[in-house]
Amino acid sequence: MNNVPADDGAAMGRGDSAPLKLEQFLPYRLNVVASLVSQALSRIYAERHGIGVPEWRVMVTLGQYGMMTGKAIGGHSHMHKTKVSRAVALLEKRKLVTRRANRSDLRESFLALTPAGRAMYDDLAPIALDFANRLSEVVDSADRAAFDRAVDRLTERSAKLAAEFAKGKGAG
Amino acid sequence: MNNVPADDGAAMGRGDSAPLKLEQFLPYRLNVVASLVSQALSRIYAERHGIGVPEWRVMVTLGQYGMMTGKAIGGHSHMHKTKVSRAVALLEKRKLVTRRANRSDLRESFLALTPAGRAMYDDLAPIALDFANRLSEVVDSADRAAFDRAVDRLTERSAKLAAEFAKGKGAG
DNA sequence: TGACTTTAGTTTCGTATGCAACCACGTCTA
DNA sequence: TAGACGTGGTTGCATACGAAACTAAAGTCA
Repeated sequence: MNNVPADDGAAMGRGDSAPLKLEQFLPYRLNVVASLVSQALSRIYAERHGIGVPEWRVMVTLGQYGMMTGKAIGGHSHMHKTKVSRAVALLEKRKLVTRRANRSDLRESFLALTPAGRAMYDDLAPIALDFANRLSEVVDSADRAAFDRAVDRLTERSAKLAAEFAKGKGAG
Repeated sequence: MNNVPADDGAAMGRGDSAPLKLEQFLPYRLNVVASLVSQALSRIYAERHGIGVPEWRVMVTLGQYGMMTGKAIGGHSHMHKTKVSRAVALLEKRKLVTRRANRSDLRESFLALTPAGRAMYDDLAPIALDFANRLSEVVDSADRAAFDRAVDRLTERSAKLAAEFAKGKGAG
């Protein structure tokens, strides 16, 4: 299960003089911490309820907003529409989510948690919050606000960068 | 290309009263920022040299350490051994990396950048550093140290959590 | 009204991924 | 020296992913 061995230090040669050190490189560090956190958390809901990250995000989004379209879920949870589509399809099959047609726009439909889905959400939400809190605890309380700000700024900026490239196809 | 539309706010109902708000949930936020940053950066080296994240990490690791085994690369770059194996195979095919047998342990071999690989590394490294610096600039300089500390703590802690589950298979 | 365009959502298809099995080699112990 | 066990690395397999094509339904404009 993503079983990455610890660095046994078997590298030879320099590494101190190199200007680009992977372990200090921001994009890399972000990826590592995000994937470790995600892995630890997702194991919880995978074990308890057999769902994955996309399904989890749909559940949380619906738990938070009560009812919304697939498009809105995607926008809110930062997921590609195909991911949303498949996650919703799975949750529907498990009777955790229902689909209700929007009679004034038949392209979309309103999605919401079923009672079973709500029960699952009510089981998971506190556990997830607790997980996040325990995690945050390791960050010095004096650092937390700064950390939050930093994540927000980085998200903003990187979203802009990613979008620019997407539009200009690299020539912008 | 991971074309996630912006949130158009088409959700209906509450969301303010819910105790678990996705957009404030740490694991989610980390995933979003990490994937945006990774996306923005990887587009650079994908366009310039047609490689992906795993190949990039192998290149950087070898660029930094000069020569190491696949196992060491995996440990250092936090990649699964199959990912390393495939990335190295691809880089070898492109003559960016060479493999030299370890005569005292024939299971492993020493990997290193070829001159072409080194040239590519020398092209990419400054660009990547510049990218990371520009990114970091948006973080208030007073917040940077705190942010760095926080990422380190979170990495530490989540690595422990992920490892615990992996060992105890959830029953620990 | 009837073409043209846009949009929500699904499906298809090629690729990436990670686990498990495997292979070749090493190590440890008898 | 032989067998058991461990390790670095590759491969087979099933799954997850996203881009692009597609479907059906709106919107737009003449």
